[in-house]
Amino acid sequence: MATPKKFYSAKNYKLEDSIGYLLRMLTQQVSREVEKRMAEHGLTDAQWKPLLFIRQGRGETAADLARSTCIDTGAVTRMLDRIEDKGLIQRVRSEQDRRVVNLALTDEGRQLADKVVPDVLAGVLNETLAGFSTAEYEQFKSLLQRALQNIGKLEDEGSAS
Amino acid sequence: MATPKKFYSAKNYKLEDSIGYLLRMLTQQVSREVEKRMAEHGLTDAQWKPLLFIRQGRGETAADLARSTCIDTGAVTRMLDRIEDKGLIQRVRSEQDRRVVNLALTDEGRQLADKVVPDVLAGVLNETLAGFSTAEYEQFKSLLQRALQNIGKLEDEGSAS
DNA sequence: AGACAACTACTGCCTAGGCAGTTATATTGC
DNA sequence: GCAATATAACTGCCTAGGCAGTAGTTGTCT
Repeated sequence: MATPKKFYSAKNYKLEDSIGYLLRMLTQQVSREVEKRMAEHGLTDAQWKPLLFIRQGRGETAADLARSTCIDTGAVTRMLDRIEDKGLIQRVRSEQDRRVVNLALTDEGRQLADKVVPDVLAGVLNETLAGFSTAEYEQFKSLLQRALQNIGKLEDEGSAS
Repeated sequence: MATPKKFYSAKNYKLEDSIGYLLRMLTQQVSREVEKRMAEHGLTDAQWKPLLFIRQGRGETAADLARSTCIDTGAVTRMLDRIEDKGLIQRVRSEQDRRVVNLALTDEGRQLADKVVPDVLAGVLNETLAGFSTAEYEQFKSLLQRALQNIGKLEDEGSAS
């Protein structure tokens, strides 16, 4: 593969007009806005994730959830502790495989996952994309996906040594 | 201001094709790649930030740095503790204003800020943007900037109550 | 059957950021 | 000049994720 076009060089690297800077800032601001709105419902920005994933069947167990969300299994264990304390999930030891603990939403957890979480996320995203045409929206998605694919390939190469 | 076009609705919110999801994933992956490459030089993904900002005159003091990077002043204090322990910066109490502590890079810190950091960041970004045309690159930046402006306005409204 | 590998949940220990204070210093307003 | 206010750095206490290691359980291979 030929060396790709170089948008940045180490010599004159300026933070302000770097894609990385914009990307970080945007993610940070969106997170903060979500955090603020979730707080009214007793949730943090990080806690809606497990709820939604469990609800969608992509987090049957802790290990499953860790894989789905790309989060460390240790971090997942502690996150589940916190949202279990809040009464949003229940842990049930599996009978088939006594290593695994099956995750289930409580009524309150399911309500949050079904109503509050999608509402807040959709709201923040719509406001973030205010003034975007449908074409611009699609292109934005496409550019993000392509960048994600590029960085994903790096991961693969790194692990395949 | 009329209600903007709605790209998402709470009813049928799907994680996978959400801009928010893509944004988070991309930022996460880029961070991890940067983290991996910085590690060879004894730095973490978070630690290059203060070095670069101090070098560029946007972090003369801790408070200054906190404002520039949009990071909590408490977090900045502790971050400075860590990179001071590594011998990358020095803290010098100001004579003019005895509240403030002026920040200065050590030789090692300056070397990292001047060579290693820009090199790694430019490298990761170039590979992330592999295959992008100049037009696509510019549009990507423009879309990110517009989204950032939208979310910034929300912040302002929230605080001006 | 028994050794071994693989997997699950979990536990320390680390970095990292947010929020609510505290103390010392500087600025202001009267 | 002095009290009120603002600011700088810092400190607990919280959430949160990464890495390395542990105990218990399951599957595999001979």
